[in-house]
Amino acid sequence: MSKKITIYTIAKDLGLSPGTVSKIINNKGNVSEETRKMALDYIKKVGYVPSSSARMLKSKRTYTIGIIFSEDLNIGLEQSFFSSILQHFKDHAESEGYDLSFIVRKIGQNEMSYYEWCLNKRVDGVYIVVGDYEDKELIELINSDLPCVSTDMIHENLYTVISDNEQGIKILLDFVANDLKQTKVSYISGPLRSKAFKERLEVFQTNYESYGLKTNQVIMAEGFGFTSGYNAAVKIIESNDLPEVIIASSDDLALGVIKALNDNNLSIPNDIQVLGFDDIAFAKHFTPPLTTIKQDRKKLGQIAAKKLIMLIENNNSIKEGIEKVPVELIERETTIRK
Amino acid sequence: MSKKITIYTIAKDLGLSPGTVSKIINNKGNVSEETRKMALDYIKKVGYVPSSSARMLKSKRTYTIGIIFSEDLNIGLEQSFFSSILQHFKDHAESEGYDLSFIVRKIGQNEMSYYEWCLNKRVDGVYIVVGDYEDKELIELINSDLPCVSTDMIHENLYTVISDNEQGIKILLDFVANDLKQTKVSYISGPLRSKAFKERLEVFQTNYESYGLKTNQVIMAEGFGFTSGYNAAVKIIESNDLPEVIIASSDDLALGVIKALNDNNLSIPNDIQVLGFDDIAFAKHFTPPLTTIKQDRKKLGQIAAKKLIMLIENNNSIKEGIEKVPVELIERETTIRK
DNA sequence: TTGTAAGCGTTATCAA
DNA sequence: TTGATAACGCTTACAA
Repeated sequence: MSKKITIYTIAKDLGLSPGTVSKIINNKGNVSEETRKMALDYIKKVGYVPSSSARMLKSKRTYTIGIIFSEDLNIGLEQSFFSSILQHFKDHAESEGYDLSFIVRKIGQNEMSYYEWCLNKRVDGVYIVVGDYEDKELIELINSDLPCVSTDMIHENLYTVISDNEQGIKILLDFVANDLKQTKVSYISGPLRSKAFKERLEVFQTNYESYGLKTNQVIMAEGFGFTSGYNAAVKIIESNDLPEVIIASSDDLALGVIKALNDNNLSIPNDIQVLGFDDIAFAKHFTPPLTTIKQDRKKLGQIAAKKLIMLIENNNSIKEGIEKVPVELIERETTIRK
Repeated sequence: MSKKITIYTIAKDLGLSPGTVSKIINNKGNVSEETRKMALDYIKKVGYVPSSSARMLKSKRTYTIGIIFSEDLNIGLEQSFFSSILQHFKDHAESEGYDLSFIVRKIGQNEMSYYEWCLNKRVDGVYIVVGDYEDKELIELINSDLPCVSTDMIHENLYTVISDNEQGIKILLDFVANDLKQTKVSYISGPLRSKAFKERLEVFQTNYESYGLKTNQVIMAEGFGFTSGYNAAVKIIESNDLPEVIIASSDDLALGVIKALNDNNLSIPNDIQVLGFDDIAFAKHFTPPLTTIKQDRKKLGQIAAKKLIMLIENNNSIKEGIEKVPVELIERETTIRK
């Protein structure tokens, strides 16, 4: 259509110099209010937008955030819990003018490490949605000078925004003891290489007694998903020592548990009550709908984005820390108050 | 750490000129095998990677694909079916050295149209995962000179890769007639502003009779999700004219149907049999597990990526067309052969 | 086969 | 307050 608009053409049209136009666009330096306003109006009128590549080349800022969504953990975009956090992160980051780009280990034909990729793409910061502690390259990246946040990993030199797992487990414990008025509980934990599962398990183990509860089993699920929950529940059933309540440390697990119980003609919540953690989308659609701890995914994503952008824009702010986001109990039909 | 590596420093180190180094990196022009090999080795050794911004600025190619994931349809990353296709698209695109970037309507403070965004970011092509036909801006984008593919929308000037809905519905019809040996079926359709739902409905309506089936109801669900399916099923139940089989035009809908039937003490598959379409992750975990048509999401994503990259790299290839990907029946427990 | 040099559209430093 | 001008790191004619 119309030919290319650059700060040059704008400068010419307005009788200014490119430098001045640049200052105006970036709200920098001293420009008279009058000139600034006129230029801004004109820019808006012609629909000019700065070339990001030129800007990037010159200023070393890309307004791009690199995303790591560890596929080694076999958690892709399909995993709805983290996808959802990412979605909220994206919403916030974009509203601040940042662009997201998935970090991979290759560009064109070249294999490279995460850090090299970031260097090459000149991302301004990195968001590690879920990360694998075993991944040396990831650790290299975290220890680099790039600002990093995560909604999963905890590590020095990394800012972490996570749900308050301690609060969540305690709410569950309190609910079981004081509302359900049950005492015999089994706990199914996801793999401990996930920090969240580790934390939840620890809180459970150090606190259940103080709520007057007894554990008859703590089972380690073999994986993160539905099937692992199913298998763990089968183990419990086969033990012939049924608990009154099963706490699963994630909804994926809990839904598998429900299915296993159903398949074995155990009635929920009459024979056994089930509690989950996360409040994934399907939790409320299952039969029966799952009582669980709701993580505030929106807040998780938003805070992570806000924090990362702060880290990027004020280099002075501390790079390390943990922010805990409150959780809440969602009571549905896998439990029954007494 | 080490200072910046550019083609200049490489050229100096190797006693070559920057131009030659550039040619080597891009496999262009005439360079002696010897020189090329030496330079390539050196480049690998020092871990040099070209600055994408400089390259973009000069060559007008960004190796970036813009993604539209229409949020007006209220389908975000959370919707697992499309997320999954996107994931496969991403895998393929990345293996070809392309980067994905979500298209939004604003950069920094500036609001802009999709097309302006693409112009600004200089994306090489656009992948419309799901699109809204009502969206004028989207149509503007499709009609532009940018290569576009979609796994949902059908439009001239757009290449579409979709599942073979006709085949899918016919498989269902055949299965109901010849394996289930039932005749009385109700059909629940999702909103027709989605092309896929429209197509499925049409195939159903023009073909069921030739399979010897009778429809007692065709219900339009009010939305895309679980709850819409639930409500549609409730309507069927309240009609007091129960079909033998319910075909839902998506799994989300079908799962809602199952839930409604369960809640009303109708036994599946004994009282009513249920069929879905998509094979979403939860379909197999539901009680009972859903018989459905599996869409080959991997292929869908891959082919879309492959096609878009072809469109980008050979401008001569035609920009328009529809590629249908075969589907298959996944028989589970919401149906029973007779 | 290799080198030279002119841009690409910005930003930033000075000078005016 | 504004205007020149030199980078930024690369590609690409064109010259050697």
